Amino acid sequence: MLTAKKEENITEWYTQVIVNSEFVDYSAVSGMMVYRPDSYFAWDVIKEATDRMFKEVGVDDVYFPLFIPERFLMKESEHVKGFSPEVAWVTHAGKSKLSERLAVRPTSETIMYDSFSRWIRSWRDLPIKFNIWASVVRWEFKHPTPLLRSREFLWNEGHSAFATHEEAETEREVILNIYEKILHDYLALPGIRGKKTDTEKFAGALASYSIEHLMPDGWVLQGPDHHSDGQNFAKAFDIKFIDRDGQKKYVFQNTYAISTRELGAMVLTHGDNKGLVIPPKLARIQVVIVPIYNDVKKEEVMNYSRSVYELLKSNFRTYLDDRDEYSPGWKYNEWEIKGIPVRLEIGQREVDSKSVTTVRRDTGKKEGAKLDHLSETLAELLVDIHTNLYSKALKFLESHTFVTADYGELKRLAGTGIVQAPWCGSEDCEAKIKEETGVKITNLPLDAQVNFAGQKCIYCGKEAKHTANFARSY
RNA sequence: GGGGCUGUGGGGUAGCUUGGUAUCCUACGGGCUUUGGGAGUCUGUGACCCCGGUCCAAAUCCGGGCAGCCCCA
Repeated sequence: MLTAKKEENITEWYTQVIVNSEFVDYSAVSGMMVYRPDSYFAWDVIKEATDRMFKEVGVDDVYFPLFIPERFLMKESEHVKGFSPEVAWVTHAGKSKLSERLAVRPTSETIMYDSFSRWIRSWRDLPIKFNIWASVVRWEFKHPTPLLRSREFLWNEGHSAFATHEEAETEREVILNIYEKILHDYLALPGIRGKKTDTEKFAGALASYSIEHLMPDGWVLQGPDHHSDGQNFAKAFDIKFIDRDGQKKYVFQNTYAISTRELGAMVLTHGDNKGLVIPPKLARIQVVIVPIYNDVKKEEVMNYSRSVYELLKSNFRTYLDDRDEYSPGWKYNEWEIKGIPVRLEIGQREVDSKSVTTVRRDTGKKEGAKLDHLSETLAELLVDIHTNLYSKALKFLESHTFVTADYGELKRLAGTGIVQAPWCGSEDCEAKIKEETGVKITNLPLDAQVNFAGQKCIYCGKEAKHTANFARSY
């Protein structure tokens, strides 16, 4: 049972919905959470689909150690600065102290690049396109929230090395396209692609690009990202190759990631006051059958329900809820809080008419469906649910994206959505705006509604170089 | 980073001011009964966040710790 309303108190609603639906749970370790079957299944689908697309573009999976020697982490100064406050350290093995502290990886650049420096010798070794599926630990001191800000989370870490800057730059589009496809096709989430500002970019990168999600409370959540690391790490880890011209050169590197945070975005975006709404492709159970019977008619209804289950089970992830101890109404509520996309109600009426009653989770709409082409009906229904979830989310994003060049207007709109405004590019203006309004630049959108370049910065009035997206950020 | 609030069976709570047998709902086990939107009934299991202090006596008062939540930056 949910007591909080999504539109009234979204943080309380979020906690209730993820825990009461048995999607995830808190654990005994502060800030660290448990993925229960439904959430892990959803992540697994995302992971498999992403991995397949990575492989299509020539990315190979590898695995590197969980622990990173302290001296590696210290090699790239910006990187150290960015991560050191949040690093968890292993200092002992049993009772004996280790000769060197080992970091629990907050990200794997340093341990991977130490290997890269030995593996890369000539231009023939390039490009290298590796990926690791792993968990990382960042000891957040800000309020941890399951899925959205956990001290351990699961992600992919793509790491590539190229001979030239130009070649490295072409990867960004490829990877962000893959991420966008995953968001669209699996999570039913729209996003805004853009470049991060220097203050917001990845520690050690030259440039970061991200896909940002707008949540129903008007705050923005950062999604997948791609970083151009240039030669910063190559220089710190001495990753050189002999080029065609015989010269020794440093490689150009990129990194990119999508994480379990997306599941948090999915919950916040699609969920309602009845519970989770899981997009069909991510649902561990896509179709649940609830038989409705009384003592006299039980066998007939159950037999019919079983035959429907047999009919569907090879095409859909189907579950027959034959628990005798719960009433149908109780079951409806249970499957609704868990966000199962489609429920089939089967009672005497359905048996008599050789049909089922379908109930879709996203709209609650009930319809009759004949048995002869039930699989086709359900396949269409699942696609329709997915499409509906995406278009609702897109509509929200579009109706909460504002354009203004007026600072008073920005202040007034702060926290209600995304505000596109002209920005001169100075960190000072960026910081002042954040201080005065609470919104920061989530990214510089690649397809802004209005191109403000050449106009006046919304804060200082000097010439604007960019159109920036301002929003409250998770 | 700053301020505030709260920790009681699995979940939600009453009790705390004024120290003395811990309340109710829900969930869970068993029985009967019921089944088209969270049924009913009988019965059972199960809790005072941790450490220390005050006291004849601490869920209650005091100190510290840990955890969760809210607001501000």
